[in-house]
Amino acid sequence: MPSDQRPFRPLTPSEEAFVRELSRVLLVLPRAVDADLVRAAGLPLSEYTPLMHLSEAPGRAMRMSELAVACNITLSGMTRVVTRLEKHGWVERAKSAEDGRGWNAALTDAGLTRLEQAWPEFLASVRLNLVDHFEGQDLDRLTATLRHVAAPDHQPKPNPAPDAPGTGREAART
Amino acid sequence: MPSDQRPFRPLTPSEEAFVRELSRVLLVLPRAVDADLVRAAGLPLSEYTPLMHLSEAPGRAMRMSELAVACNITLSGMTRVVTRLEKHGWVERAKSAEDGRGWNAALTDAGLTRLEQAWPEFLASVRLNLVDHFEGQDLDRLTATLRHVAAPDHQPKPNPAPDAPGTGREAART
DNA sequence: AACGTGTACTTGCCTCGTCAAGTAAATGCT
DNA sequence: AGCATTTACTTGACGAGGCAAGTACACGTT
Repeated sequence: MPSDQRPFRPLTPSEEAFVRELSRVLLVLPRAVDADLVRAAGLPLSEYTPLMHLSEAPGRAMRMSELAVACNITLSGMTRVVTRLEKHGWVERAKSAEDGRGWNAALTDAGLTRLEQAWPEFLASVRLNLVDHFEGQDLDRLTATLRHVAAPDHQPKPNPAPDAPGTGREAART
Repeated sequence: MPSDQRPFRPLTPSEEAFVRELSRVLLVLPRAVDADLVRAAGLPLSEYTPLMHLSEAPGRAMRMSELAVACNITLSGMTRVVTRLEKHGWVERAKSAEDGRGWNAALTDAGLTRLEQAWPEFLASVRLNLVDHFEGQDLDRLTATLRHVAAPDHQPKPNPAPDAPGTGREAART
């Protein structure tokens, strides 16, 4: 599988600058918003997000797997987050009625209150750190573009390490 | 400190969609690129990035703290990454000549070779997952905007949790 | 020269989230 | 019906990286 066969265009300077700047945002923005949220509302972003999705769901409840997809983390990750939320009393687990394997995570009143407390702080942080800088730009177009970024069907090659010697991460898994 | 005092504008639908889509990209894009890089070149993104910066530095060497800033992680995080890289033989540590407290991380020949192997794969992944979707858009303008996002001086409020009960993360630190 | 203060890095501890394996329930095949 | 396969979720083991505390050196003051 000759990997030189594909069209090989190095990044232009503009593209390169864009990639580097976005990399920074990728790392720094979540930390900034999380820090704001923790400081001002005592709620980390990793917990705010599922509460938010639950509050919007019909019956304020969602299946674990739906919630995981909505929050873009794995199901196993969501198990742990919900365990935390349950411990706080903000969420309750209930066996799904129509599928005995499934569980619903349901937002409690306490959870909703907590979310409503945190919401203005979240909003302020997102405005300050992100949204307000895009004043006057075509957000809809940008959003449409972002929808294609790292889209779920862009990794159609399950071949394991063609030319790489076993020096990488997988070697540590012996 | 009345937090209701600041201008309270909820997000418009466009803004909201943008925030959600970007949140997804924030989580998914690094995982996608990392997975590509690991699969195709056996090198995680967290190691590729410092190698890249080192290769561009004069003398192929940088101070630990410079490197940490360049990679947007903490100095302590960089200590661990460089330890890994040193174990692979791709980087060497050398005491700084002009400052006895400082250390230089220097890219070895093996490290450079590894980086050059991985570079086309990185490039391909970044194109496929990100850059090529922005065809025809004003990348320079976007980059300029991104530079303001989560900028280092947007957190001018070191007041600890005004109205939040100690239910949050900090309470676990007793 | 001696000492306090600041800086560069490392280390211990912790949290988060992933993967792989395990469990339990649903579904399909015969 | 009985059994293999798939699906939904949980759990164990682990890696990554953050914060706070520790160490070692530099620097300014006296």
